[in-house]
Amino acid sequence: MAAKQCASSDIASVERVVNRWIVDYNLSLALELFKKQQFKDFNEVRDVLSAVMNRPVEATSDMPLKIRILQFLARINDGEKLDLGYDPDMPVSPLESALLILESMTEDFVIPQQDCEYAFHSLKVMIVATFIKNGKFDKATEMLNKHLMEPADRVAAQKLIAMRFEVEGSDGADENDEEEEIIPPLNPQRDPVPLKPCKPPIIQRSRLEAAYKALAEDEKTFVQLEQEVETEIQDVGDLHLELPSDSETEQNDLCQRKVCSPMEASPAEQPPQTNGGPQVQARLLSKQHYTVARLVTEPDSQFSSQYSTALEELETEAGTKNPPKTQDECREKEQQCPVSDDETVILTPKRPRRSKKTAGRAAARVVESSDSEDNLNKKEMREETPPSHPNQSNSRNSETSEQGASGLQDDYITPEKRPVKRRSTSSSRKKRNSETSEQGASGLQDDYITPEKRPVKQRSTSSSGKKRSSGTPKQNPSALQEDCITPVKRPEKQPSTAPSEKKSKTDHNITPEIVGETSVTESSLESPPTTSPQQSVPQMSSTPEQASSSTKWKSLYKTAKEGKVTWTSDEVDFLQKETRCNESFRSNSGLKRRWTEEETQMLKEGVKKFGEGNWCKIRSYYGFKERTNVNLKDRWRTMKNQKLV
DNA sequence: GTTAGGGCTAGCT
DNA sequence: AGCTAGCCCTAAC
Repeated sequence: MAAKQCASSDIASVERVVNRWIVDYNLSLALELFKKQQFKDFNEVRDVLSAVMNRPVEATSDMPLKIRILQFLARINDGEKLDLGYDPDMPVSPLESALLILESMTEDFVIPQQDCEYAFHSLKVMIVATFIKNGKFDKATEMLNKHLMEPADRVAAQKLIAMRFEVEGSDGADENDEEEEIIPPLNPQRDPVPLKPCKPPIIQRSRLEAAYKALAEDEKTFVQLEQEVETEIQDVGDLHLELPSDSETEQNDLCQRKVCSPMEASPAEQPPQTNGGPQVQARLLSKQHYTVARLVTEPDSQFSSQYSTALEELETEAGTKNPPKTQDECREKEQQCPVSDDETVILTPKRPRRSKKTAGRAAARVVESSDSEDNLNKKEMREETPPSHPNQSNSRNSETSEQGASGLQDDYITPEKRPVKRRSTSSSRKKRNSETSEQGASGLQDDYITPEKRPVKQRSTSSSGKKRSSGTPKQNPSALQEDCITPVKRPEKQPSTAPSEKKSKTDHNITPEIVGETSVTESSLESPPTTSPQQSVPQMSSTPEQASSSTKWKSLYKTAKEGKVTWTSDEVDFLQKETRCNESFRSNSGLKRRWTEEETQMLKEGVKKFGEGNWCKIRSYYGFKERTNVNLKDRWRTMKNQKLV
């Protein structure tokens, strides 16, 4: 009898360990798939996790964070499906739910503040955008005021409105801007930031822009927000928010810009001749097909500074040659080519240039600090940081080798119990993390990862009955019950995985995705550095560090492109390091950066759009923050030499 | 301030 | 040694 019990105990132990492996693997896989934007696969892996975690799973210290991340991503993935609910008690949208999870993650785990802030803001913006997109303007307003309109924004908004008031008072007769005509005069003293504007879409748009300008100085995501807002508003037939047509004058754009941006109302504002901000943003957005999930995974969204800078700079010039596009145009671009032929600007005639060579330039070459732009180029590239750092949770949970991966109780997400920040609950969760040594990975209740269609309030599957009862020791650590992970309402179509895009993004820029796609296995990653000689790459350079890096990089990439490599750990590390450095290498005069395929593509598009020679515009429009105009010109020259163009 | 075009140089072949 | 990519420099605008 005792032997039987012992045997079953062994089986249970084995199962828990194996299940833990499976969960670990699938969690990693899910993250990877999400990163690769393979959302259909992501959902499938989520299903697998759901099934596995219904079984006993040995928990590890970092499992709570991993599961929390999966929950977070699942909600992001379902972010646009407002009819999905993760919490039967509180009808929050998936993105709101994600926000709550993010809050809890920041409380329970050590996550870099910068990442947190970025994720928070992106999420908040997307919440508002999603509500607007779905016509839930009241909700959008509520979210906007709740999440985005910080006191600073309100001040900025007040300035904006005050300025609008002045503009209307002084220049009102001259204005024929469509938007200005329909925006009712606002009394800045009475209602600087009206909660219930007479024309909600207009006010929301202003607020969005205000919030964007004030908060998201580096937010590319707001570009999408703008596009979605404008598209949606037009879709619902609100003519008031139509963008100015191509025939509208630059003065109209000027007026529009003057009154829309709170930052422009601030002392350190942009030059008054700015225009085209939202339109430019819309065009920027149209360059890629975004999904909510992409906003989280896109490298560009992580490395976020490009487009906002482009916006700031473009405001000075973009609208002159490129009047705002209509929504249809934007949609067309979004669907296909980011730059259509009809919007290509007629090339300006080249100025006649001298043909003589520069004389005495060597003597004139003085040791002079380059301009600020060049200095900027020499700044270290910011590292792309992952949304979270699972290992960082170890410090808090390290003592619980058998502890549950949980700490994610069903109540921690419900707004009733966490009205605003729910900081009070964090300690209890931490305590649970450390105390539930036998609890396993559970604690992730049904409504955490899996949304349900709102009308369906009760779980229909058996898993609802599988909720871990507190009375079952060694209870199933799974927090990811089957219906918890699997949405009740499955997405009918998954966002495009865009494999070609991934593929095209490789020439000079080996991304982590590529590393992941090229047979990087755990074993390879964990293998000792003594790799097989045939996999090593010959070092050909005489300069030990940089040159060898460059050589090795090229060799590795060439081999990788042929798809016949098994990466060794040092190679992977090397590639990751190279990626982090953005393919920089030292020159005698500073840091040189290889042009990535993405940059090259943008340059091509820019030349197509603005014409060769308009490097400043191209740079601004595409946010070549780390490239000077001359860099663009030189690259274009190189491309022409290569007959790439 | 921006652009064109020549020059320079590290790295590669 | 020759080639190339990326950057620098300067005149022209």
